[in-house]
Amino acid sequence: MDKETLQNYIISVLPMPKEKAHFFAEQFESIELSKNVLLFKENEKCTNTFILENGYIRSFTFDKDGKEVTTNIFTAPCFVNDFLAFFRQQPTSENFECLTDCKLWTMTYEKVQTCFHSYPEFREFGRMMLVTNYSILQERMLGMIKDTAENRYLRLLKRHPKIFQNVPLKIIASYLGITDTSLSRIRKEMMSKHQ
Amino acid sequence: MDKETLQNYIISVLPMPKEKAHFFAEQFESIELSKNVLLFKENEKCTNTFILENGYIRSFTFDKDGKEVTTNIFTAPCFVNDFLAFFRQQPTSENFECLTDCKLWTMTYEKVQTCFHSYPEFREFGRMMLVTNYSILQERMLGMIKDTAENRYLRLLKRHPKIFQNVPLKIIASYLGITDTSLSRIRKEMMSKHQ
DNA sequence: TAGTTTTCTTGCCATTTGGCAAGAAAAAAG
DNA sequence: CTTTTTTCTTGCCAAATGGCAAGAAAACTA
Repeated sequence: MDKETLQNYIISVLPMPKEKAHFFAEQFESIELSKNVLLFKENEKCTNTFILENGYIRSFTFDKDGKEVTTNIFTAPCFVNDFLAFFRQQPTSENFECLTDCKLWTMTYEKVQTCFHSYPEFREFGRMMLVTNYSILQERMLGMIKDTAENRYLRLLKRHPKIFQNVPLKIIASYLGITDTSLSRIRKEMMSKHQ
Repeated sequence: MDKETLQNYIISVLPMPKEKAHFFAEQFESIELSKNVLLFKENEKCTNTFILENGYIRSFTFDKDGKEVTTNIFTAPCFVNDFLAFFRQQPTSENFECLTDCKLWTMTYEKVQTCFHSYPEFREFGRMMLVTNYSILQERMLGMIKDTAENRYLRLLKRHPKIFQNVPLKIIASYLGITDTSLSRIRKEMMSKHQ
């Protein structure tokens, strides 16, 4: 069970001595999940928090017509959680689903609380995650307002090209706020534009 | 200069002894702004954080076509800030504008930092504000996905009926993600439905 | 490899939403 | 109180987006 990657990830989020990071890494447990497995279901309490080491996960909910809408696509390494629901220990309103086989690190809510209490750096690490996720949400919101679907597509392609090799286009389309039909048309448009 | 209201507001956000709340309230400075004044401009650093005691404020940005889009409408009492920009001391990407004459309490970034450093309760108060704002953003996002414009309208009407007496419909429409034309049609529809 | 399922593209048409503009209503200014 | 400005409503038309369905392509299964 190699926690080197996890340790480095922790340091990348919040710079700290290796020993500290190593110690925190030790507090996580390993877990492997297969494609299509659900981490959380809507209306369930989130008992655990996760860090994704390998694979792709998405969160989704349902719109007014009962259609799935992808709210986030998680690319390793990153933390995966509904932070608000987790920290308040309230039911989440989104579903989290493995899009590929996944390797994760996990910690229970109780253990997180214990660590928060005992280690200021861990508290700071938690705050960092909160701010980062808040920031992602805000950027997404502003992107939806300020950008066309085409630009959102281009930005995602630039930032996370690997998603396009591992996640079906209909899920990406949904994440971009359009239908797979429209995304297909945008891609076609762009092909003809750029020769 | 009566800080009773501010003190009570602080307690409502984070329960604490009156003396503590009183002390924190003392750290804020009073400020009054007229209708149409801008608190922050896009791309400016946020040097201060604010608590709105009286009045209405909105935040807005511009969409792909250069049209204003209202991202939030603040109803007193509440804190008003781009928290991410403030805590990172980075330029904000939104504008904040008084929709009415406003009475606010304010504190500089430096003072906030000093208080964070010296008082755990103040730190907790700050964390509370962060979580609350994160939560508002998330709800707004999910609302945009899961609800029709009509439902968003009804919800706002129920939650903050006073906004409708103090803020022009075109701004409310923009906040709901539609044009004033569409909002007008929705209102007409509803009139005929509910006799 | 052959068969089955899922994903992706595309055409056709319906629906939704927005732009514009004109007039009514309300609010603000003088 | 009158004038001016802003806000709100409404009709007409254009543009964007989506639904549906069929076929092509790719991925998975046996």
